[in-house]
Amino acid sequence: MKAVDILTAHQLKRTSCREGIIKVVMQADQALSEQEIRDRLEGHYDRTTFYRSFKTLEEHQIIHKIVVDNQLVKYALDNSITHKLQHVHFYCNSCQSVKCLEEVPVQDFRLPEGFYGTETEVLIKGTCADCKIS
Amino acid sequence: MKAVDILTAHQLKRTSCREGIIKVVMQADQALSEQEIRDRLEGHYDRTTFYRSFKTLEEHQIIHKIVVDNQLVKYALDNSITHKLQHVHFYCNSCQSVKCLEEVPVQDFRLPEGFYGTETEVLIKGTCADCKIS
DNA sequence: TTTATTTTTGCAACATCGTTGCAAATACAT
DNA sequence: ATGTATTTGCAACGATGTTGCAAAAATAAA
Repeated sequence: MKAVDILTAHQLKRTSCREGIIKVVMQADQALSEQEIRDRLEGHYDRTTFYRSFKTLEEHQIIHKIVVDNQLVKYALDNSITHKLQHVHFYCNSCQSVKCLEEVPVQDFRLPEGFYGTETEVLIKGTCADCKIS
Repeated sequence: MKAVDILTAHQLKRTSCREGIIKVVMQADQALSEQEIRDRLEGHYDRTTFYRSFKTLEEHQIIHKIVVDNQLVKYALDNSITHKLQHVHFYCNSCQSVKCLEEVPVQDFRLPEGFYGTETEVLIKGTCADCKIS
């Protein structure tokens, strides 16, 4: 699926900033920070435009945000685009990368009486395969 | 266990700010925001002092921080104090409360080859028992 | 293709969260 | 009581994200 098609499917105007962000995020094999996305883009965009684009893309569930320790913010393509299930996020303490572990499903937690969960976020921290000492 | 004892056990100086924060967090049945903690405290403290106190108490694993959507920050007593296992955090979309579900253990996720996890954070969003329509 | 309408962009200003340097105040060991 | 190390409060700063508004761009209509 092409970036433009995703935009039109969501009835969003085709702007180079939005299109660029989607392209970059689609190509990445891991979640990217605002700066990393900016570096991979062609043109230059104002910070405001960036944030607004992210917000719009998030609202339309085209990308999703992953936050580590309330500080590091990364973005990745959303499940609804990749057709994957709810998954686990992995943060590597060594290389600071964030990866979506699509193959690791999130269990159904049995909650106490009266609690009803609709969404579950799982972030595992440790050492990723690339940083493993072999 | 008293707040003062916790401080001395960690070889931390007994300051009214630290002692107050611990007392407040111990009494709470749910995680509290910076503002909520401030409101429950006797004296007034500078924002800087607050952040430094939180940081110190976190570093010594006396309290832990829970972050929802990279925006809402709440604090709760740490497991090492309550002698409880790693647990699930629950955010209520209705009353915006954050509760530590001590009775819900975090499963061991089976990670892909090469990944080693050391810490797992689970945040479930939904409706809490207090907001349940009964 | 040109025109009209709606949405998006860039800029400036602002709000919030959290940190740092430093002098004054406090804790606590002697 | 006194001295030393730590902590506090203040001011300034940095990073992240938002808002209002005029100019620019995208799309629909003529």
